[in-house]
Amino acid sequence: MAGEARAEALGKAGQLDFPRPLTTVDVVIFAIRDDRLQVLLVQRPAGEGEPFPLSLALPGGFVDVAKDRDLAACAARKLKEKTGVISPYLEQLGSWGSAARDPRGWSATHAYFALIQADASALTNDARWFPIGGGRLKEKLAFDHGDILASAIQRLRNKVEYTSLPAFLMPAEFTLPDLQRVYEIVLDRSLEKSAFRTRILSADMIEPVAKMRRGPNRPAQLYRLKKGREPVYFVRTFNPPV
Amino acid sequence: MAGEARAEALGKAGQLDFPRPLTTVDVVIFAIRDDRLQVLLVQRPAGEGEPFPLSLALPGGFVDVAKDRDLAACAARKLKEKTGVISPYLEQLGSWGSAARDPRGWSATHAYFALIQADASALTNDARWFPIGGGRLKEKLAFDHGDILASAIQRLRNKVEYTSLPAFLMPAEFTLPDLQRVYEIVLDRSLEKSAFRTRILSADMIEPVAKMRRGPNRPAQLYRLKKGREPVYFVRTFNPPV
DNA sequence: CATACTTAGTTGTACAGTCCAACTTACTTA
DNA sequence: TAAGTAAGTTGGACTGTACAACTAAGTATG
Repeated sequence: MAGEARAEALGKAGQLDFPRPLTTVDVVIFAIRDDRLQVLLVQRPAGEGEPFPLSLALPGGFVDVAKDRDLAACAARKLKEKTGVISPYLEQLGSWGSAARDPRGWSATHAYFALIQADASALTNDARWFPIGGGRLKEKLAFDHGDILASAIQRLRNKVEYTSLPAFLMPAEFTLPDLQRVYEIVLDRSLEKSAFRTRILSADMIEPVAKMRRGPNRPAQLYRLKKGREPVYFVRTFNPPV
Repeated sequence: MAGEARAEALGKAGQLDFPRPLTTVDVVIFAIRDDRLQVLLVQRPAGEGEPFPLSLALPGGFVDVAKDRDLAACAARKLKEKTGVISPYLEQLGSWGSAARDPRGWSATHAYFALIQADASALTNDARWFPIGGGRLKEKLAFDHGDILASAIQRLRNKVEYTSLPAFLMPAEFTLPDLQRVYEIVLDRSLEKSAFRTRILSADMIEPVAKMRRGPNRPAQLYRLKKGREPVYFVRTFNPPV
């Protein structure tokens, strides 16, 4: 209990002048670009006393007790600052705190993950997209951001098995094969076409628009997300790979 | 990014002397007692300057940067202090942070939830079990602990639909109807017997012991958890109620 | 202008697992 | 011995996926 811990730490009731951990918020921002799942990273500054100078890191930083009403607002602010995106899918991922993760002292970060549509964003100069998977990215990140990123990918993959989360990675209008492709990119395995269609269409989450996508072959029906953008939860996962 | 936010807050590079939020850890501890899901709560102290004096609250308190290597260790310490239990199921639930949740200032708590077996615990004097559901508990809790508790219950119910989490609430040996009853208590609805048995037995998570539970009627096979106590994830939820 | 090619979308059969309900089994108690 | 109760099994209806073959609608090619 708070009172007790304070007494433990200090032996002085009614005061709060014991050491406090640093408090930060970091955001794992995903988008689909070039048919791959990509994550937005920034380069750390090189100033004196800066930990991990010039390393890649997740966008984030200290909570500003004057500016940020709460953690979600802080995460949304960081997302907006880096991408210009205002209202995407933003979910809390977890928190990481220890004595060792930041050389400046005991620190705890509150991690969020966001799904945005890459084309709808206007990046700041210091931010760049990096594809997931090929790049041996994990080891290159500052702090424990490699762990956080790995955790975000795992959470995303996991939820994609039984939710409509990929819909938030799509442009305003898309076809069912487009959507299936995004599922397959995130899951890194192919899905069965007819079962996929049955599932998505019976979930009542998208509606056809009066247009077709035309290409070098048979045109495809375009859809858009229905209003009320909460993700849909299915009662089954896609059957796992053999 | 950290360096930037610091500059924002301070305009003074290489220093960390801007205001830091309070950092706490709280633990939602669940157990089955008297055929009900119950949660462990403590009473807040009455000292001067104490917020929410004598209110009920989740066990928890400030991170002790000298004692706690990381957040999970801090949560495990609080769990141990209140219950004597050392190695239960302990999962991070999320974090809650805002300017308003604690009258002493901007604060963020890292919430964990634990599943333990009630009989295996030795409570401290200030801690008591409270049943979930009937008690209009939410409004009585200090801080935003009502929200945190509600969130923990939701997460637990949700996961029980497709995982073996209730196994961690069971004593060392139990019967399949015992386990089914715990699922039903948590989910607050009845499950179908044969489907339940098929699912649990084919999950390869429990093994029979060479004993039967005897009672006033047909004896039941006793089981225990298999080694390697990770929870099992099913590919389907129990079918939701009509 | 027919034919091949490609992708969109449908159909049908097999299969897995739940739901529902009836059934058998094994024990205690009257 | 019969009644009662909970453990555990069985079988048919139903839902949704897997797999595979099919039809549909367009472009490109000769």
